[in-house]
Amino acid sequence: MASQEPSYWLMKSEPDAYGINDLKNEKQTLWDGIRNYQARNFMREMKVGDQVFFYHSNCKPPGIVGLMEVIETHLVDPTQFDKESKYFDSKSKKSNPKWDCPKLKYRKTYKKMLSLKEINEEFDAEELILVRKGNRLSVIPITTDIAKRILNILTNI
DNA sequence: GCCAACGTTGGC
DNA sequence: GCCAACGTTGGC
Repeated sequence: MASQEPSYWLMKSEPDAYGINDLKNEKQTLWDGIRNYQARNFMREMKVGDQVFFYHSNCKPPGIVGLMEVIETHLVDPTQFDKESKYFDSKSKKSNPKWDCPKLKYRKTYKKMLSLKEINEEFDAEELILVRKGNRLSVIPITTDIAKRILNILTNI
C-alpha cells in the first residue's frame, strides 16, 4: 500500500486544564474526556501520522500554539469507567465502550502563537469551522490547503 | 419523530 | 456577565 498523506486536525484544550507545556513535559498523551459524538467520530477517522494543531481555548489570547502527531488510534477512553472522573459515563459498558480516542505525541511549540484574532483576519467561516461563532466542537478537521496556509503563517512569523 | 426547555462552550 | 450557537433531554 502506498503511504498516505497525513490529514490535518485541530484540537482544543483549555491551558489551565491541559496545555501545550503539559504535553511537552509528558511527550505524549491520550486525548481522553471528549464527550461529544461528532468530535468522537472525527477522532475515529484519524490515522497514525496525522498532524494536529493544538489550540488553547478559553484563555487570553486563544489560538494555535503548537503541533502534535497521531501515534495510536481507537484506544478505549479509560475515564468513562472511572467513577472518580468527571468524564465517568454510567451508560458505557466495558464490553461495548462508547468513548474512544487517539494517542498524540508532542511535535513543537510555535515561537509565536497564531491567535484567533489573526485566524479570523486570514480565514472565513466557509474555510474554517473554527471561526464559526459559538462553535463547540473540540476536534475539527482542517483541509490540507488551509493547514498549509496555517503552517506557512506559523513558520514565517 | 417533534420540539421546547435546558445545558454547555467559549469568545467577547 | 452576556449571549450565540449549538447539543441533549424528555414529554407527548
